[in-house]
Amino acid sequence: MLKLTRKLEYALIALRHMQDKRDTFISAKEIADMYLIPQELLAKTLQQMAKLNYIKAAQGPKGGYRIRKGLTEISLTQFIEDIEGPIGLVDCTINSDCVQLDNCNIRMPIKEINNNIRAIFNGIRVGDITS
Amino acid sequence: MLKLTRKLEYALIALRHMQDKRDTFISAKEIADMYLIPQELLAKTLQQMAKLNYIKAAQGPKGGYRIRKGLTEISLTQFIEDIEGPIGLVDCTINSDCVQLDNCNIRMPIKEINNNIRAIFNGIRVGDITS
DNA sequence: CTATACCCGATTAATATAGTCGTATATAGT
DNA sequence: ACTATATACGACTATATTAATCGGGTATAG
Repeated sequence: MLKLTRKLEYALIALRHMQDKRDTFISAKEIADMYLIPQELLAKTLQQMAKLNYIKAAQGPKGGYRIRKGLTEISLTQFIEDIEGPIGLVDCTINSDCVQLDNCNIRMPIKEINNNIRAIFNGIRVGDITS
Repeated sequence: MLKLTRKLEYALIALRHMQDKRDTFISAKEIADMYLIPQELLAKTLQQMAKLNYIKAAQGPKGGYRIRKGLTEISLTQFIEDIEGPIGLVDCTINSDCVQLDNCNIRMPIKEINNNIRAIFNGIRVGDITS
């Protein structure tokens, strides 16, 4: 409960690694081997980040991924939500298709806690983790 | 991701309800019916809370549960961890039996974020939600 | 004595996450 | 042009976690 997904972990680990070698393209395989991460899964995650313009991809031999400058300024909130969707302690703050919505007596307080959590993540930049 | 479990939601909903009627015993059935919660699951949760001394149980007809005074001063951290176990964004901060532990490059920053989240939950008392 | 309610372990169902596979495309090196 | 290496991507399967149910028990008010 209240855990980050592996995908997110892998993404951060990869970003940190790329940050250290920011001028060369690093292949998914290289990272997967180094950190004992399933290659295919990491590859998908990297592809997703490439789509999001977090990193730049290059195909072919000597290809791989390279971190984009400026990425490190992105907030963790945005990063997490780009990759995994909205952060919410409970579904009703996202969906509001809950049968007990009308009767529920704890929604507002939870919403506030959620805002506090978002505030924390807003205050942290990806660069704070990757460097 | 980063969601509370239903069990925890149900627990909070129930506590809030009991808080409003703190002098009478409320049955699991009554709460389950009112908030459209599966009765058996709620019952288990209430039993767990009774064991934890969060609430007092009474058997037999006219029985049920009654909130204990002072419960509302307990921090959300303690409440959540009593019911669901340790809060940790990643397993390595709890278990440390991860194969990639030695190579992992993001542990410390995540640990800090985790501390921030715990700090939020520490600053919130159960009573802030249930009243 | 019976209906109502808590107690509790075991089991099953549902969901979400994690991981794999197959196929296609791009490209550097030879 | 051919080959090896790499990304791109949808479909699929496996695993783990959470949610819910079931079947037995005990206590007690009326």
